[in-house]
Amino acid sequence: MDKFYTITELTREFGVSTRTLRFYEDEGLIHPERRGRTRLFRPADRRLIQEILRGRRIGFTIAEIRDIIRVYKDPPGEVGQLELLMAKVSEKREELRQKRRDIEETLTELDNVEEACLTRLAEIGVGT
Amino acid sequence: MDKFYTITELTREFGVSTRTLRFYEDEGLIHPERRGRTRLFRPADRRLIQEILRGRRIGFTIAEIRDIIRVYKDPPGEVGQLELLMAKVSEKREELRQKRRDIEETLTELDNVEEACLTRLAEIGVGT
DNA sequence: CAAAAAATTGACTTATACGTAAAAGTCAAT
DNA sequence: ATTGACTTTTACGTATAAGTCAATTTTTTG
Repeated sequence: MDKFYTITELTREFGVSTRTLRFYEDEGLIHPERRGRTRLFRPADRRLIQEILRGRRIGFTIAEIRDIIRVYKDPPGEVGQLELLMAKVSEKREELRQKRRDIEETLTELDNVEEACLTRLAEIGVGT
Repeated sequence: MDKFYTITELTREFGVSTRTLRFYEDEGLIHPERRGRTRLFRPADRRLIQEILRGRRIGFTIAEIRDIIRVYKDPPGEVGQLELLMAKVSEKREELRQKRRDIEETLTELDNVEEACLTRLAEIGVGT
């Protein structure tokens, strides 16, 4: 085994550019190995990229994504740091719940838009 | 009645700056009345702002928000336009559903982070 | 009605998250 | 040894969505 991915394999899989993945490396989110100067992405890197993109889709900034990743690799040792982190987590959770509500409401609204379109289409159809 | 709001009332209510609301006007999202040069926001404007901010929270661009708003004011009259719009609506709906899944997963992940923090705190507490 | 407070405009600046171009380097296959 | 596909670095560019600042009105209040 010891499977690895090239950068373009991953860009194709995830629909992002090479620039994006290199940018994530510059930002310290991923640390692919090197063979010479070429990046080798391991499955672990791949999973990390999935997480990063998920965070991106819901609107987290790079800094926020970095924070979340850091917790997994290296959970803080100081009580103060831990408490700070937990406060941040609570805050993020509230934010996400708000976002979920926003999405529910907007989905309903999209249903209305669609219905309005259908009604309009029917009107036009009848008129001709 | 005929209630209206000043710009600062609304900035306070929604936690945005006056510049932001003026920016939304420049972008054609809202059209508050004027008394002289001063903007008068009607309840309808207020509701519109709520919608705009909701769209913003879930990551819609100004252009997308403008599109959605336009549908309500002035639903397209041509069949082609209507079909295009419905395609867009479907696309947005899929996007929002993906986002909702992302949020669910991230909420679960935040639970894990929190638990890890509590475990770590307990360890530290026991050790001292 | 004068002073203070609030609102307006325009120009400029900022942060985020990449895009793009240039100029080489890498590597497998022919 | 060359081709072609891919990858690298560096550096500057760009779009979005406002924020900041300064100079003026405008409105409100004592």
